[in-house]
Amino acid sequence: MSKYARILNNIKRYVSLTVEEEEITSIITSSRIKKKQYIIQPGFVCRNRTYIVEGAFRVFYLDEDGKEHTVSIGVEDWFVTDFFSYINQTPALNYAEALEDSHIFQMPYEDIEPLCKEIHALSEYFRITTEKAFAFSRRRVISNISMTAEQRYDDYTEKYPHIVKRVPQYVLASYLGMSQEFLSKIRKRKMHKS
Amino acid sequence: MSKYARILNNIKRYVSLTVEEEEITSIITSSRIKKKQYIIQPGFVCRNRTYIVEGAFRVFYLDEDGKEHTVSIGVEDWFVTDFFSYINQTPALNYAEALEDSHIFQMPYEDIEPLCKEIHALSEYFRITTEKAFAFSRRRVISNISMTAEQRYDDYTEKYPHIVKRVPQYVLASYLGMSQEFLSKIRKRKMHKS
DNA sequence: AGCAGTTCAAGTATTTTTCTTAAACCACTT
DNA sequence: AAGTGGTTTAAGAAAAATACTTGAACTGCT
Repeated sequence: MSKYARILNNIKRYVSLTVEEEEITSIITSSRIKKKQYIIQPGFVCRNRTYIVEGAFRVFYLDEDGKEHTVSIGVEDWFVTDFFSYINQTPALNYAEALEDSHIFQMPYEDIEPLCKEIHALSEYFRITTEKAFAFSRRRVISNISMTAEQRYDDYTEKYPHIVKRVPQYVLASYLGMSQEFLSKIRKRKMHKS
Repeated sequence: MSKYARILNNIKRYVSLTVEEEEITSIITSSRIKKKQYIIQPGFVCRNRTYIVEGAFRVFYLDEDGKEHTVSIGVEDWFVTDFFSYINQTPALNYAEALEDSHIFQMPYEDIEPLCKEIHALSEYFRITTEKAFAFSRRRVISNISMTAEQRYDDYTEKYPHIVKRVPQYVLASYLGMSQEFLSKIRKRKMHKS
């Protein structure tokens, strides 16, 4: 079984692969990232699509006041990317930080592009997964403007209980768009009710 | 007073500068690095000479057994570089890790080279500081082969007491070429004697 | 045999990170 | 004017991670 079985299986959930496997794996590099390390930093171009084999990451930006806003959280079998930086190959504005010791696969932009031209299935894979991610982020925007903090928390907890359990509370708060303290209060309220 | 006063003053300890100051500072970028972050990683080219304005770094490599060997430790007014990678502009084999939250100035290889051709004083500065660093590393090699672990510890403690106080013991042990446990025992022995 | 040193494993101490709580405050609704 | 939904600041507690110590068993050398 290939070292890259995990990502190949993921690809095969969306498209079917035959002889292309080797071509695809030839552009992948595998690495291990320790908790707290950044794989993307403001000022540097995001050169890779990064697939999480094991572990968890978040993408966040630091506003002028030094406050962190978590843009996305990803665990196994998700991609972490600063999409704007990646697509335009311009310097990133965000950080991508490992929330746990993690194992990742990376594929560089300059290799993916020609390969997608060549391999239809690969192109399809990225199209579909990107569309999903985009749709997801759209819904998040909506939920942010139309719901109260508590509703956002409930909503997210219901849909992603495993993620809620896994990430530090301040990360979750900055993802859900509220202060850490307020999230702490929401949780306390719930405990007393139940 | 310039934002870059600290490095300019350091340069002026070795050579005299007149009008060149601005040209030099124009290639410097300033950044803040949090404890535990790497500024150099295996596989990536070390593009910069990094001057420590405030904080501390170490350079280490990870052997096949996963053991860390600290190659150098630097504090304020020292440079941290993977020299082999920097000079040849080839991928590094070492990590450079912040041991504290730090403030650094960086000058890229591709800017330094032409500037050294142009500004004699700058060339002199790098020549002298590099020679010092080289001589230092030579002596270290000698001390490593000719002294016992305890002698190396005594020697280093005498010369750099401020560094000994500042870095974690396991870093010092991996720098002095002994196990952490053994260093702990050496220290214990000393305590009882004195 | 004995010294200089290592590895492994378990336990403790210390530091850092994360979470909680309270108080004072702001902006909207009602 | 008062209640709701939220923020900020600051201090303290709890939890987790890191760093250090210790002992035992072992290696290689003289």
